[in-house]
Amino acid sequence: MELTKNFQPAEAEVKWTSEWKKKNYFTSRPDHRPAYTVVIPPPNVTGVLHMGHTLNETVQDILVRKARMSGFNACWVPGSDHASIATEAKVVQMLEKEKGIKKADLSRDEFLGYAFEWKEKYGGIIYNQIERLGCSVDWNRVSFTMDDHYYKAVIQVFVDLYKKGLIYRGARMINWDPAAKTALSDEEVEYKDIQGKLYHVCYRLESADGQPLETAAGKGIVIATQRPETIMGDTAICVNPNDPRYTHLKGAFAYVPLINRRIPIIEDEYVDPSFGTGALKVTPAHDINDYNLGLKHQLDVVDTLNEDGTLSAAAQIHVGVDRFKARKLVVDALKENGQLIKEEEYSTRLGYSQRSGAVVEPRISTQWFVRMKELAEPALAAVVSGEIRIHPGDKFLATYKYWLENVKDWCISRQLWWGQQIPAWYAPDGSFQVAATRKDAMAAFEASANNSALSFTADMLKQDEDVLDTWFSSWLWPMEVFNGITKPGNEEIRYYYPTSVLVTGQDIIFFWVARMVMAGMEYEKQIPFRDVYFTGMVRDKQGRKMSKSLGNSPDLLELIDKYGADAVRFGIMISSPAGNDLLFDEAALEQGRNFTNKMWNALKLITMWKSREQFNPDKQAAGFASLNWPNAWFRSRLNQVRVEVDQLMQQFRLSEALKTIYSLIWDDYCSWYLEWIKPGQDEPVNAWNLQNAVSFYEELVQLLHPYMPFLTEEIYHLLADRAESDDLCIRQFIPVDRLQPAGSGQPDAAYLAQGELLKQVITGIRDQRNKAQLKPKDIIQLALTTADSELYTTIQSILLKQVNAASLSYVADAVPGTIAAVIGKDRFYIGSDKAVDKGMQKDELQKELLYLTGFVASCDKKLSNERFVQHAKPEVVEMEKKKREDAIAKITIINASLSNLD
RNA sequence: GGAAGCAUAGCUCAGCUGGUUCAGAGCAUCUGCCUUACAAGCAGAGGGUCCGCGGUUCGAAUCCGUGUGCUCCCA
Repeated sequence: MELTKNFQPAEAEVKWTSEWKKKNYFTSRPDHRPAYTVVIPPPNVTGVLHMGHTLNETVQDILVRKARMSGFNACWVPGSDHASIATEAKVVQMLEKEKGIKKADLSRDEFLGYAFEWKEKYGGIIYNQIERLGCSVDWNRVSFTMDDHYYKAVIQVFVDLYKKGLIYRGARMINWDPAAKTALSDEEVEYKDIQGKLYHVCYRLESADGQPLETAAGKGIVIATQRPETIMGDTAICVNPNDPRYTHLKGAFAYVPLINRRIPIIEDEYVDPSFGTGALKVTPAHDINDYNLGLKHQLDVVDTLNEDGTLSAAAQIHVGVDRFKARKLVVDALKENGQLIKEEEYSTRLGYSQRSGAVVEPRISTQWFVRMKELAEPALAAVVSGEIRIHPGDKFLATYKYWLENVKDWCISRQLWWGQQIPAWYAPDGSFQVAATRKDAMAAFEASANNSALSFTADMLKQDEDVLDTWFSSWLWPMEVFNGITKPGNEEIRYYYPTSVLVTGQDIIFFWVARMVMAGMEYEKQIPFRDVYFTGMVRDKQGRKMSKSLGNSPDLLELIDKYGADAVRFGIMISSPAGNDLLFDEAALEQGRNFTNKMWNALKLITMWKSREQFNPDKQAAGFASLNWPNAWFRSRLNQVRVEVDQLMQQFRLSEALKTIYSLIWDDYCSWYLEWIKPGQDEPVNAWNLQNAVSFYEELVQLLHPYMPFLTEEIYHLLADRAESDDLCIRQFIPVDRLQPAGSGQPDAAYLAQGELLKQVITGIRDQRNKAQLKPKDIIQLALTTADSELYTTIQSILLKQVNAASLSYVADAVPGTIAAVIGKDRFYIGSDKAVDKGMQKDELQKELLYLTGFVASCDKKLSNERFVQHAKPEVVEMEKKKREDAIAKITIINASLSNLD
């Protein structure tokens, strides 16, 4: 069979995706094996995978495939999140743009109809992307946070927590998103530093008995505010009682500009006299600090804003005008009547809605909350005790702890339609019951009515209009994907829970990770996952965040088309140290593609050898040890790397494990081993070597398979004819404690040391050849002075071939007219027909000599330092002596070579 | 304003309990090669005040303090 010039990723991807699917390799059912469970962090149902997802999914796939090949029953659950606000915003936008329909004109059911339609249409995109990337998820287990059973689970948990007193309803100051017209949790607000303005506004004063008052500053009292449009909501002016400028204002009143409403002057030490003018306007409806101050001093609350951010009737002026427009109008009016004293530049922080980007408005509103303190304690303990391990450790542990120790109640109601509707039912009189169904709610009303007849019937009950925060459903994810809430204790939840590892971005540590631990501890009495692996942010080459507006976020499918899925996976993993941000650079994908090509070519070479004449060496023959040496060496090297990679992967150092495998394949296997066993031009292929080369390659592609599944599966099948069920993705690793040693004559370590020597000698001689400007085709003669000629007997033939030497002779003294090379403790003399440039050689040797004498001097200095000899560990001192002796030996050799050159 | 993390080759990073696995890897660069698997390649090479300063120690990239610069979380 003729192999193509390069690896063709597209074909292999299509072929193996369908083959694996057909054979149900990724389908998992409980059985006798230990489970390795991973639940995917559900992406937004109508979203697309960005590079952050790509990194996450690749990491998960590597872990899952590795586990599947290591005796585990691997189960990776795919799914998506209904993403309440984000999806609803998109649907609203679509309806207005494409159909000219306003949400306000639709009934709840009509709107949900459109939303589900939208989900059906776009919900498949991410699944397709996950598949294209090669993720070995169990497609029979696709879960969605709005599935029927999932919906029920969320409602059930809400009712349960309410009954336990962990959910309550109340009026609180919350974060309001005027664009999405919904409440937000504290975590959904992002703060940005902006350049704003501070306006100094003068309020007219009046004493308790109605006389005009003045301050040192002039006619009235001057306050500084960033939000002049809220002055109509002022219900007091507050000064510090210890501020001498204002002591005479005790009991006095001020008039709100423009609307002339009289408000009291109050005193509180909360006010910082050094900030602004030392006087503060108090607007309890529109600032959290003012709200608290208002509670303390029992001030009125005047809410001057509507839910969409326009001014309300309570503002009296500019009613219906947007808050930012109103700000300008108010400023203009104040300027006109002289009450605006000055404006100054001021840098401050503003809260923005994570979803809509609108400036968040602090607002008092009746919402549902989860009491977090009680839930947080076990979640904190699980991590502090080490039951859950966070990777990388110290970096995120502190953040996690801090948040849980200072956790605030969680506002879970959202004024949206897309999501689980809050199961609270209101009677006409405004009283309510929390229950899963209308029927249950009615029963609850009846039970609480003390036998007296109710004045209303079940159909008169009105369900709460609001839905629950998306995260209130996601926090059940590791449980309810196995029906752990709706069918507690079922076979699957018992088998698959707790999951093995959670892989996610560090940005959702509060939103999701901590809350899943809380929910898991509450409902399964067990942690939801043993390890948490936090990936870093994916940024562009210049370190900027990937964003749509910058246009620096590449399209995943385009990248896969261009480089192949394996190369994309390689590229993103090779540059991805755990927990650190990753600077995404297409050059890394190119490196990945080059790697696939390299491996493809190794396959081609082996395939070619198969068709050549073969013979089997006599394993008893005298020369066999030498002939078999490369096989024994590579076996040792492979064993060594297997152990290393296993350790690295256990520590979640996936990037380093990949680097190690990459170098093993490219350098040790292709550049050294294959060259070492490569037959000469007209020589037949040695069947024993070929057999080894093939089985080594099988092991190599197996080792690499979790990272680059398509290429490796393809090569595995092209290396040999395989039985129907013999596929790489399920081939089991030989456990590292049961690896076969190289076994022919000497221990692995001896082969490895000999291999290092051989590499060093080859490289050293090639270097000298290069420096002497010998062409690759120029044949040389080698002479060698060594104390240990035995070491060279088995590797001699390889050495000759690798440096294009015709002969090797062992000599006691320098050979005149040759180039000398000192490698390790041995001296090589390179003879050739070409003239030797003595001058250059001399320079080289002299440079080396200079370095070595300096080195010996530093050793001497150390060794003559009594405190060193006394204090340092004996082995360190010994080492120092040995280093010195080695260097002196080398100096002797170099001196001999130098005199030889004269 | 508080907390945490980072600073090592041109770039991205490794470097565990201080000492030959201590100054490393990959990419990029330079030189020579179209050598029958591979130019998406082969063979070699060069490149660093381990951010500055101070301390502990026989010995510091590594430990401690401090300054500077960046990142990120919280208010």
